[in-house]
Amino acid sequence: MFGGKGRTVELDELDRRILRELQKDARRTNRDLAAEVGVAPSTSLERVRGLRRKGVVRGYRAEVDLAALGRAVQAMIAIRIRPPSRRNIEAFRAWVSQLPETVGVFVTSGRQDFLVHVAVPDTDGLYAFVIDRLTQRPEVADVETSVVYEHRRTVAVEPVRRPHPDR
Amino acid sequence: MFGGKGRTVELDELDRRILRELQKDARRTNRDLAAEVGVAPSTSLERVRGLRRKGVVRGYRAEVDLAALGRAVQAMIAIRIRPPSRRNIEAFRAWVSQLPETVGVFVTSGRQDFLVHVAVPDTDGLYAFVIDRLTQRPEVADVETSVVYEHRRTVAVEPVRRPHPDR
DNA sequence: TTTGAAATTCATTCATC
DNA sequence: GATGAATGAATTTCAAA
Repeated sequence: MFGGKGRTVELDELDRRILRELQKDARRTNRDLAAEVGVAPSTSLERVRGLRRKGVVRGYRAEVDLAALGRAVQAMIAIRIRPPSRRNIEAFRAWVSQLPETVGVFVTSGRQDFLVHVAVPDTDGLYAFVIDRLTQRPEVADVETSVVYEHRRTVAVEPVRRPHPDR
Repeated sequence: MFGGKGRTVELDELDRRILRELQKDARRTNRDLAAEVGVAPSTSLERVRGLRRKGVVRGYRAEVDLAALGRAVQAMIAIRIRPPSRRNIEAFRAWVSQLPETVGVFVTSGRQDFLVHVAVPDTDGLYAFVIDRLTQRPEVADVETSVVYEHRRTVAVEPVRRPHPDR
């Protein structure tokens, strides 16, 4: 497998520290990063490239403030698709993913088939999304809206702790 | 308000294009960015700083592949807190946010009080999270687990379109 | 793999527009 | 506000260990 979505990648302590720093601030200079983790800049550069090549790091993204973009109201919308055929699921996913209100899409098991995370200017915008946009789709059988009061993402996801590193 | 979580920030076309690029790749060189959007490097540098200063850009993060970190199984766990007092909500939020399995937390209205996004090695890890960890907390009244088959985040969130930009 | 030093590219400042 | 030229920093390469 080549850098795509693959299996678990073994990371040593240096990789893990670098990964932690890049999740906190992806734009730290390589010099700073090297100083922080205690290696030469050329070494940290090589490790960062390795993390990217192995697919551990998928990319570097600016995190935006949704309220600053005029999207102060967030919601998670649980959606049930009937029938939940591959055709219907894939069509809905493609459609909902590219709506401007959508900021994230979870395809799930359970009560709903989708959890759609949206960000809109106000509650009117939310209501309009639900009753104007979603109801356009015949495969949408049920919708349940939860307003998101707060959303926090984990700053730095850690690799799972292995009891005995192989070798 | 100073850069914190504030009101909508007015952005012109140049800001919007820069914001789009930084969401796609936060580590493009300023020179590249400037060339892409058609201005001098000193200009794009000034704009990028402005976006940061105004709080539109909250930071720059490396996006990791959860499966590569040994966390191939994701779930969204809907949790109901009883009684849903401020004390209980805040205590639970603080506790769940710092668990290693947690990658995101939504505080919501609706059927549940929390949607907790977790990433674990396998279904055993998921089951253990639910029956060992969550049930430790007396305020957790109900739990409903949805396995996440797929999670896609919107690449670049756009500012809401204003009909008539104020001057 | 890691390193330090050389070579190259980039960020940043600031006088000018 | 935007620009470009000058300067100071950083990235990147690579031969050596």
